[in-house]
Amino acid sequence: MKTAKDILTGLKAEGSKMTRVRAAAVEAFARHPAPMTAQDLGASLSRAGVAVNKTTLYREIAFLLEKGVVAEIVFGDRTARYELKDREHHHHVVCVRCESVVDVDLDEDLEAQAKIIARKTKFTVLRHSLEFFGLCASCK
Amino acid sequence: MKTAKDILTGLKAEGSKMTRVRAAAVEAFARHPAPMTAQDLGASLSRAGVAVNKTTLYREIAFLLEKGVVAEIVFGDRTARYELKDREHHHHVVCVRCESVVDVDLDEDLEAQAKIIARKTKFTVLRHSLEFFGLCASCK
DNA sequence: GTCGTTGCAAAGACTTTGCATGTGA
DNA sequence: TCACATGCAAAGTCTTTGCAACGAC
Repeated sequence: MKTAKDILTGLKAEGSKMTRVRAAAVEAFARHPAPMTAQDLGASLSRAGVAVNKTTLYREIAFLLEKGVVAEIVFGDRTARYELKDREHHHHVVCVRCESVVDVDLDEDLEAQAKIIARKTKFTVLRHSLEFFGLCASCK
Repeated sequence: MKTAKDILTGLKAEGSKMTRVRAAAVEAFARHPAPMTAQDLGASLSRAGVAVNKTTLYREIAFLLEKGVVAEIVFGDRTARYELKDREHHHHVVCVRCESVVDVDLDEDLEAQAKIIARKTKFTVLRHSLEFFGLCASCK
């Protein structure tokens, strides 16, 4: 797991400017274990005492996406969520009640599935998206 | 595969009114193999010579969703898509270029995964969403 | 000083709501 | 008839764009 500092150092090394919003956004992502919506990020920044205009927020997210710092994921609610991309590819288990998110790994199996699908459908499978929805231990 | 007529008969039996838009919408879904966005449905109705206001379109989709006639699915583009719900639960392989969609089944395996996940995370897994994205045979 | 960043206002896309009118059974 | 369906206008939400001011380096 990269720290916020690592990521910021990397960005700086690449020639990106280091700003108030950028630093705070990366720190918020590093601090937060679950994927965040743009709103979540805004709230997180507010709590951290960093006031950010909505436009800037969206632009910063776009920047971090483009730089590969964060990845976008979409659950069934059609809201974009973002999380640090430093981890291995993984999947999510989402509580439909409290929205808590737990990460799970099951890549070996899915890669096998992807191959089978590629053969059956003649598609070149580039990526997949898999999320499980249910109730977490404390919500049942 | 239920026909449009079957579905309409079922709705009527339930006491739902049969209208111009309703019949045309169900027929459009039955005719169209891939999941459709609200826009797609509107275009399909237009082509069929049925002019429908946008509001009505959204309301009809909501109605069919509530009646369980169609299911909503969300791909990575965060647009809601709808398809007839008469089939077994299945997954999609989506061409990232031409947007063609092919259905695939791999439930046995995923049910097993869901059980493993339930054990590991203590979640009660209610449903899952899995889509593969890639290039179809003619787009590569 | 330069170029990217920020904020504000405005525009845009998609979806929903209120209300008056039309229509199926 | 009567409840539901429809259309239009308006509002709501989320996101993007244009433009001028600001800030990092």
